[in-house]
Amino acid sequence: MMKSLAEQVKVLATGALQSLFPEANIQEKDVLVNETKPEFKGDYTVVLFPFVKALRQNPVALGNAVGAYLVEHHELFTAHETVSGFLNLSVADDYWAGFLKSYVLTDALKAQAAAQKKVMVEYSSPNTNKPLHLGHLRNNFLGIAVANMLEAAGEDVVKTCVVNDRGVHICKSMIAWQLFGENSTPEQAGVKGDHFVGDFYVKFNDEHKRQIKELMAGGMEEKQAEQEAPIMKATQQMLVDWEAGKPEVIELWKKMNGWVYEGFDITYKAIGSTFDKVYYESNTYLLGKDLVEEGLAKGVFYQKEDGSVWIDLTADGLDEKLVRRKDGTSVYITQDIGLAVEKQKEYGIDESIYVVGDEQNYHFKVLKLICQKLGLPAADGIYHLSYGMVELPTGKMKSREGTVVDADDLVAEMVRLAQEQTEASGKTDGFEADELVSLYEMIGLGALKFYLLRVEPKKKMIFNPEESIDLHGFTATFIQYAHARIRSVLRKGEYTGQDLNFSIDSLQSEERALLIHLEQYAAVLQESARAFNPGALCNYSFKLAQLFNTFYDKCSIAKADTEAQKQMRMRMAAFTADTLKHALSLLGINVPEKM
RNA sequence: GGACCGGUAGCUCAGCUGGAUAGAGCAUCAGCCUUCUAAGCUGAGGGUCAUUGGUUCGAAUCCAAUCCGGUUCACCA
Repeated sequence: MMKSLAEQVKVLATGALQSLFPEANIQEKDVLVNETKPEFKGDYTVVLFPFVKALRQNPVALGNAVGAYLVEHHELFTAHETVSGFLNLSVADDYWAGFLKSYVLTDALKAQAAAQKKVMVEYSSPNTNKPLHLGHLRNNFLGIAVANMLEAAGEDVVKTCVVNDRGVHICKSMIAWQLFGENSTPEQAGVKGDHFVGDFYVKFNDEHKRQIKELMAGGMEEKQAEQEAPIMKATQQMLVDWEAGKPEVIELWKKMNGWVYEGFDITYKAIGSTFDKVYYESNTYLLGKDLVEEGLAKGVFYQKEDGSVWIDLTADGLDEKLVRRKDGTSVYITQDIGLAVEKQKEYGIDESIYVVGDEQNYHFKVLKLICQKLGLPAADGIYHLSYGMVELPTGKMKSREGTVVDADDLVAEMVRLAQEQTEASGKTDGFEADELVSLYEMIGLGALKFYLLRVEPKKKMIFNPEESIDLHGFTATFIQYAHARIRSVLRKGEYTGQDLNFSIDSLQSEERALLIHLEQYAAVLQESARAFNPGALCNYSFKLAQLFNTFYDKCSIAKADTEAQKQMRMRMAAFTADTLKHALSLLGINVPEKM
């Protein structure tokens, strides 16, 4: 099995320490290896401070001894230099020659891959009463990226989506359509289905508010007015009718949800969300009832005098939690437990990742605990990938104040701005019309995805429209541009990937820096996937593009000193392009051949 | 009040299980296109890493306390 270079250095350094100090019992885990800081000579650094005391050695003397041993015994190293307790090692050019000649991206990924597990990633999970907004975009992009990364890291991934298609909020838009819809359809209105339905949800709230005001003017308390408003009463009745399966209600429900799905399909297609399995809450909301009985039998749950069923989680630092109402109906958490079991039954998953906002941290803590206490299979594999809210520079998005950023609008706007900026830069020559369309999509959508993915998931983030449309600096565009430039150079250089007739005499510092970073890709990907953190991949990709740009500026490929050097540089460039393309594809971002 | 999360440059963010003089991008300023795509490159300024104490050879990172901001603790989903 091929190890990353850093791993190899670690293994060899440990071996050297063990050989020199057999009595000290030094283990690999005790040895820290870092990339050498640019201001020092060397590629990788072994930190020796931890051993200085135990070995009773002067740090510099220790470094020199270990360094000399490594250079003498291993061809991998050509030089060493110790600065205080840091042993800086230089990696042999031969290593890089071998790397360039034999490196295969997919093999490197395979070599790093962990034992395959079956992992389900649940994300997106919309309500069918309103269209997707900016917050959903962060969710979708995270879900797509994490699923891709896990798959690339060797896991067997199932992507799923749980659609909240029932409940009182769905009935609200249905009632509003009955009252104000005049039998209209999205087609007639010329509005996308999900927006069409969402508009009626808004209408419900407007009318509800109006009726409350009216009732309060008649002397009623606000709380009571909310319940007593005729439109709310009708909604409650509709929910009862829905649960009873009343045909005309079911028919209306199906019709309106159908409109929403048509709308969602368009959005999902645009942003690249796909699912292997979709669960509908209308099918799953009754799940988990039998588990309540099971929990009672096992003594995990207990019943109060009124018949309601609870679990006591105070010993785990949480509260008492209701799992079944006194009237026998189940609550939110119950169906989630049921669905967790259902997923496990259907797919035999080892891990279940839930991409859900951090306002549900408590809920998922409870869910996992209950599943564990019930002894359900794969309960330990439940993981809540919690992400922070997306806020605007002006503060939180509030539907009441109309500051919610609509997903469709935003995507369209980003693509439009990509077009505007591309045209302004005068780089549209030599493109077919349809090529330009896909280029604008790549740039606009890529910028948006990168912008939302570059922040660590658990942190809340600020969406600054001004900044998000900037196509310079730490952006997907920067990386796409680097990729396009490389492809262009390779086309001109007629790179085939076949000419391996080069050796490496001396590498420029820019070449070494690029190679070192390139080599780290598989390890970075593995670590990012393990941490469910696409942001780490954003950082890596940007750094790689940055290193390439410097290399590109300092080391001409077309005007290389020799043909061999030209071939070598083209190969480095090609690996860079492949790696950038691969990394961005995991983030759900495409790269152009030219731009 | 309890639990959890965040607080790093003017702004947005990196900083892995503690390691060298804390890094990017944006913004500001100064350079670089008769030479492979300038959506690029080079350089400059900009920091009491919220505060205080502790652990140690070494702390932005670990521990404790405090201050600020957020989320949550529904017989809602």
